[in-house]
Amino acid sequence: MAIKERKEREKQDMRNLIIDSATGLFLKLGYDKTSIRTIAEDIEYSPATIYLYFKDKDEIFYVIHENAFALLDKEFRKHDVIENHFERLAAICSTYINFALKNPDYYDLMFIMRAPLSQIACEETWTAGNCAFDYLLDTMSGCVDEKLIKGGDKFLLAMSVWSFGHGLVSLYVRGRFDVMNMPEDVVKDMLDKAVANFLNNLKA
Amino acid sequence: MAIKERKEREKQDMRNLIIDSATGLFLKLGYDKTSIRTIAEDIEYSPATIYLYFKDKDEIFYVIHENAFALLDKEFRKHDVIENHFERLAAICSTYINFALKNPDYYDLMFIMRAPLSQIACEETWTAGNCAFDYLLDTMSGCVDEKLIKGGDKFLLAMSVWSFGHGLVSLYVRGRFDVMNMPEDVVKDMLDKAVANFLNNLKA
DNA sequence: GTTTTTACTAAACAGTGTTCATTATATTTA
DNA sequence: TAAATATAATGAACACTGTTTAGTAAAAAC
Repeated sequence: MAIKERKEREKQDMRNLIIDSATGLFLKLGYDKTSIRTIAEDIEYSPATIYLYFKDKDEIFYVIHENAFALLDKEFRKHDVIENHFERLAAICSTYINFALKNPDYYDLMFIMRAPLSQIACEETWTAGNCAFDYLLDTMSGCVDEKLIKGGDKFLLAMSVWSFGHGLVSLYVRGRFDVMNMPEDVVKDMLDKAVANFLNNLKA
Repeated sequence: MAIKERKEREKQDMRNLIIDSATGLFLKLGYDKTSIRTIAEDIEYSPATIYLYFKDKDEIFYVIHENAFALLDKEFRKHDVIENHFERLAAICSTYINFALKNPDYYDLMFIMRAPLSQIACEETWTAGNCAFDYLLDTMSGCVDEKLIKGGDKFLLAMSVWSFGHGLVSLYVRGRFDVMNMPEDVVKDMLDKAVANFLNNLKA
């Protein structure tokens, strides 16, 4: 009976090996250049072997996508110590922006790319993403309850904050600002200023 | 000498033929399934011929991307008749959101995809995009001058409005809302409500 | 020790963007 | 008008991609 367990363990090890390799290649070379064949060569297995552990490329990137969300969520929860909910909201925003700027490839996978979506559709619930969003939602709930903020629909408010942050960084990450006549550092400065203004306008 | 002009005309006709075909296929089948070979088959030419008129696939989609911006810009300028700048700003936002929902593929190409960016980098200025953004900037300028709005940095304000709108529709278009426990129609409703709230909070 | 199951892979399929030598056509020159 | 030149178009290939399948080698079960 112990053999079955060992086999299960080996199967998981192989999955981890693939994910680790894929993650490394993805962060180094980007999504497009991280092909099944590149991963296979990296782990010194045949490309076909990968399909014994993952149903397709999307599933691999779904796992990476989940790990990235866990990372973001972890950074979010560090703000548990901030008791004032509005201040915590501001901290969450700041963390979100910085996460995107520091990990543009992860951010892409989490919020922009279509790749992991097909897999998300297969799962009953989008655990990873909901977890991080729930933290924003809880914080927003605190803001609303304590009347620190204008408006009473915490869902709408959370969606708005998320959208604003996402709009800023996704336009930035996908180069829609540098294509205009705005210098790099000015734009980066504006990200913070924009968020500060946005939150200030939200204040009750 | 007239032959040279006719040749030039024929060259332009061929370019238009390719762009028209590519645009139709793109709107019908999406970006990925619009391959050079698909376009070639559609216009009844060999795939290699396309490379006599466009340097690569990106250049084709850059032209489509430019046309899409001209379309959005045209819709924007319809609001010239609205004299109150804040009301015009609201109209621009509404038009932006509706454009994205009606033309998700165009929107993708304009604000999310990387495909046309390599070409944008080649051009001196991003004419198409700047034109539409300038209209927002001018309207915002009016709002600031007439003190209809909080804050004085029109550039920061325009960037904020754009980012907020983009955040909402890009999360929507790329399926980041329907992946959560939010029903489709509720989300669509929230888009309008969110913009309304956002603009309201901006009011002086 | 034989049979069965599992793990793996070479090779192929169908597709992609792109390049290049070659052919067919049109224009210019003698 | 006939030969020479310039232009336009293409078939075939290159180097990739994700994915499937038939076949082989090793491990486990009997």
